[in-house]
Amino acid sequence: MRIGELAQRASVSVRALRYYEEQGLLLSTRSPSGQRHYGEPAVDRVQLIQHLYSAGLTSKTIADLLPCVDAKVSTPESRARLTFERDRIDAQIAELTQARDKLDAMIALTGTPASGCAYV
Amino acid sequence: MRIGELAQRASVSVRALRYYEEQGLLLSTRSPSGQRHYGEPAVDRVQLIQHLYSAGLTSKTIADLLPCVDAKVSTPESRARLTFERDRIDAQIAELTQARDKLDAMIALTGTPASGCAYV
DNA sequence: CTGGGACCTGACGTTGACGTCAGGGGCATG
DNA sequence: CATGCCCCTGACGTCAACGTCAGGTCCCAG
Repeated sequence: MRIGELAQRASVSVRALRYYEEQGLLLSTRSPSGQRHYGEPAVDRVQLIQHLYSAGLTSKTIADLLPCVDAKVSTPESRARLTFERDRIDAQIAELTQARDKLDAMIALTGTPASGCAYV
Repeated sequence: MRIGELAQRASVSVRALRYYEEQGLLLSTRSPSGQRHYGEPAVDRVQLIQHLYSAGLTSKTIADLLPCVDAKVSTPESRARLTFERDRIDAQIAELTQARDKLDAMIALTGTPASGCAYV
């Protein structure tokens, strides 16, 4: 498929896909005229990339780790890195949970009619 | 206390505190020569601001919501906003949890060469 | 009174993941 | 062969939360 279709199917922009390729995260075969073509697995790969981005990994980190996943091999460094990122995400989840509780407290504080609520 | 001490006690940079004031998140009294002075509650307030930032709220959102918390008063809009942000954080936690599980799978896939390698 | 921290106000620099625009080609359809 | 849509490569713009630098002020100890 061409880049437009992949973009639609993976719910990302065409620009993002070109950026992923620029960062070494996504490969494409080129037609003689230079147009990018992708196979079916590209859809899943893009979604994996999106997941890792939304988990707060940078392009460089993803670029370092994806080849290990592709090759299904790991070095001590890549394992340490994966574990490090996993722990970072755990910490971030904890932080978000705490922030959510703070927000709940704010909602309770400002939102209960008993504690003085100004309806407009 | 002056800005340097507040920065230390709240574990943020001096620049960040000036930025918070610029964004309307943090007030200060000024000495005749223009230096900022803060009371004890400023420490907690800065930490609350930090929590909200780390939860992904923007300066503008925080600026909109903090006065409601200060006044312990809410409008239907502010409650909707608080609830919206709370739900957004919940979704983000779910996303992070999913990403963490993906990372765990990657660790399992690449990290145990002895066990069979499943295809993704 | 003199040195040296801590502080002040601009104002430009940084980083990451793209958005967007300019200028030009590819290709199927009428 | 023209038209309309998709594609290409640069390359500059964006946004947020600060970092950093320049040039000047404040204040306390010695």
